[in-house]
Amino acid sequence: MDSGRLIFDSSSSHAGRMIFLGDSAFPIFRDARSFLRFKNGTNQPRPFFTAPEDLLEEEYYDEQIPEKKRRLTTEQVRLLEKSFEAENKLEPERKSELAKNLGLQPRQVAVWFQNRRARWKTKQLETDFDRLKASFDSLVANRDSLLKDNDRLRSQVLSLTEKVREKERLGLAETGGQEINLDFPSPPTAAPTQLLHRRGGEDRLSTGSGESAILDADPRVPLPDSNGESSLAERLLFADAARTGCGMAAARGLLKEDDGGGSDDGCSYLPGAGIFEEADHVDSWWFWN
DNA sequence: TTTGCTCTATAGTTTACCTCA
DNA sequence: CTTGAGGTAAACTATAGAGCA
Repeated sequence: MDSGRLIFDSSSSHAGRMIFLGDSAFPIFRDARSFLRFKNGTNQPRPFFTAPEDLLEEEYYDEQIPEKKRRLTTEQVRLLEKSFEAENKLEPERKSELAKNLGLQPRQVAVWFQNRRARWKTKQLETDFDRLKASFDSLVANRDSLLKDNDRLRSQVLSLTEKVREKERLGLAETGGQEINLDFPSPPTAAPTQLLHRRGGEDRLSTGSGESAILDADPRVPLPDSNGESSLAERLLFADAARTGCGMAAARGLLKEDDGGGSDDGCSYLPGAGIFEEADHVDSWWFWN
């Protein structure tokens, strides 16, 4: 800032800093008051609020410095705060009234309210941010918990599927193809309806026990043949294929021995790679619906 | 309906002052 | 004691919208 012949820099102090213009050197002052202190050789900090006995000196400063910024007194601020609390917008009448009561210019009152609203808004934003962050953190924790639950249930499904296949192999060998009664445990925590996809209220494929979360899930899965020839494992695979929308052809192939090419939608139907190993797909459909 | 004026709002910036290391 | 950095309040600028003649 260049004020006439004087150079001010509010971020600086006069001591030790000079600006060189041609052959002349000029000190840089932080503000006008720094200059006056420098000029008078009294580089002492001045108290912010002036005592009455210092008034003459204060008037001297007022004369020397046309524009000055004065902090509002605590009483002025208290009354302004009180008024702001009642209403943060300022009608012309109230502005004049306040200015008169506080010994301020109406413009000062208006500016104070403008700045006060800005401060209030900043504070409000901070508060809102904290609240939203707490809410977000809570949701993340909840999501993590659900993911863990899903992982555990998924492992359980894999294990049960293996058991089904094993028992089926043994059972078919011993019973000559008759369906055997499997002992499915109840799902440990989450209700099946939360984890499985249902359409309509009616279960069209059921183990009869009503306890199988896996088989009671999807109405698109066809009922077994009347003679009960479709095995439990096949029905499991079919049910999953129907849910994922992936591998229906393969599942049908498994049941009906048709072409079974496994060419739809890039899904893998390799015998050794079960439907459950389509991890991403399964996660996004089976476990999240 | 359009235009110009006034007032007030917000957002962003500058200035002056204070505190503290 | 002095200095500089950083924080904050007061004041300013630019811009936009509402109300009114």
